[in-house]
This record gives sequence, structure tokens and C-alpha cells, in this order.
Amino acid sequence: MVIWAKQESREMGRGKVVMRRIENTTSRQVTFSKRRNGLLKKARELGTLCDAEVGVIVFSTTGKRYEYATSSMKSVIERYNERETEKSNNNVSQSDNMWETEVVRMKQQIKNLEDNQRQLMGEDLSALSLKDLHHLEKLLQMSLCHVREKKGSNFDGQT
Amino acid sequence: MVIWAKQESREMGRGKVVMRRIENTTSRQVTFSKRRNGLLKKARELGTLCDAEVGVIVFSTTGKRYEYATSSMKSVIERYNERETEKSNNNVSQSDNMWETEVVRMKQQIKNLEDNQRQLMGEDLSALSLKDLHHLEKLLQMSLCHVREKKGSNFDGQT
DNA sequence: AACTATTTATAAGA
DNA sequence: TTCTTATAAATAGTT
Repeated sequence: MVIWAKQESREMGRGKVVMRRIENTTSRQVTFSKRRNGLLKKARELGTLCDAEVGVIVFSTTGKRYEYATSSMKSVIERYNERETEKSNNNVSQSDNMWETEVVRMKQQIKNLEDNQRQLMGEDLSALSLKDLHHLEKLLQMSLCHVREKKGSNFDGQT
Repeated sequence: MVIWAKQESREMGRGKVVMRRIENTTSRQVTFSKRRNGLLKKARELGTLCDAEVGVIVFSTTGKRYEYATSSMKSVIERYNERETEKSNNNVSQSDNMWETEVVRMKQQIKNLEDNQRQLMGEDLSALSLKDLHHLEKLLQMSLCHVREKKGSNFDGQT
């Protein structure tokens, strides 16, 4: 609970997923394919059930394009751009609110990462339970092992 | 099951939903709000996990706009138009530019924090020099000391 | 806004 | 890739 408790993470299906880029290329592609389909399906459903105009555009790492639009992407983009220009007249726009929401979310994410980092560096331990401390100790021990292994394997005789 | 068997339908949560416009205005708005959030979240996750460029635009029945884009909607639309037709010039407000700058900066900050964290956890050490590894080792040793001190001082006899 | 019963989405494994 | 399956997430209806 120590390290991951505050991090944006997900557990879905059989495994646990930390919310960051999947490094393994194969799993990333598999996940991309599944989640892309899921996203497009959700977009379709939102449009149908709620009578909303929806447009989704996705580019894979390899540059392939996927899309869904209730009407046509052209009309969605046109409507988007209309709003984009007319909104400069209003003081506080919907768009501003969206940006602000995103910034607030990122600030929280940064705070969590900073908290985690402090704990990994042995600072700010007062909030932790004994169980948390045990967990953190284990984690640091393993980390230290990795670092020492790395030193041993890559820099033999250089110390 | 019997009633909906031949219809395009969904069952989710506690009730059954036919895949067509929800007639009741209140439930349509509630569903819109819930599913819109779900869609934007899914989009964010797809972008993060699979390193994809994603753009989602939603207009409610009442004309309110909601959106998410991994980088910026402008770049998503530009990339979309590059492959579709020739691109028309869309102007982005000053206010949007300011928000976007902030978000780009924060994204970099988050990336840095995530990189640090990985190294503190003994992952992703390949980029480190011997000197770096020494430094990291020292740091982890000190961290471990602090954690053990904390365990000793606050939980004496509790283990 | 919350809750919770159920279904859907999906990670991992075959 | 596609199918299966265990488990987490999303969410419809309710309070």
C-alpha cells in the first residue's frame, strides 16, 4: 500500500496495471487493439443512448488511424472549430473549464508522485503504519539488490 | 432475456437498456454525464498505456462541448486532416494556448517523476553510469536506515 | 450524490 | 490471433 496506494493505477481482468506506458511491445499492441475497440464501442453507445454528437480519433504508435463519429468526422470537427472561435468572446469558456480540470488532475498526480518519491527516499515516514514500513523496507531491499546486481554485471572490476 | 433477445440491447448495472435514444430527459442526462466521464477516462488510459495519440469530442444534446486529447486537439485534428483532405487554418485562443503550455510542462514533470521513481525501485537502470549506480546505492541504503529507525522507534515490541 | 446489484471490459493464459 | 476465464471496472436503477 505504501508505494502504489496513491498512484493512479488500475486492476482489471486478471492482472494489475500501472497507469503508464506498457513497455513490452507485444502486450502494448494487444492492449491497444482491445482498448481501442472498447473506446469506439463506448463512443457509439454514448451517441446512440444520449443523442450526442461524438467523434473519436486514435493514432497507433505505428501511425495507423482509427476513428468513430456519430454523424461524420468532418461535421464534428467543423462544429468543434466553430466553438473554438466563438468562445474567445466569452470570458470563461467550457474549454477553459476542461483545461482546468485536467490541470487539477495532473497536479494531484504530481503530488502523489512526489509523496511516493519522498517515501522511497526515507523521508516523511510519519504517516505510515508498521505494515507500510515493512512493505517499504522489503521494496528498498529489492531495489538495492537490483542496483548491486547491475553494478556487478556491467562494471566488473571497475570499482 | 426473452424480450430483448433479438434486439440490440445491453444489460448493465441493475437494469436492461435497449440500444436506442433514452426518451426520459432526466435519465438521458444522467446517463450522458456518467458515460461521458467513462469515455474520456478510457481515452486517457488508451493514450497512456499504449502511447497512442487520442482525441475525443462530445457534444451534448444541449450543445455543450466536452473533449479530451493526449497532446492537443489541434494537433490531433491536424494529423487527421493531413491524411483526409487539405487542412484549413483553425485558430486557437490565447487562453487555450496558456492552458496547453501548462499541461505540456506538467506532462514533462510527471515523466521525470516517473523515471525517478522507477530508478528508486531498481527498475530501468540501463541508462545509469557506474557513478550514478553508486549514488543510487548510497541513497537507498540511507533510505533503508531511515525506515528501520522508524520501525524501531515507533513500533517497539509490536513486531 | 451515494449505493449496489449486475453486467461489461479486459489482463493473462491457452 | 482468437478464445477462455478470473477479476476489476463501469454503470442502471434506486435511495
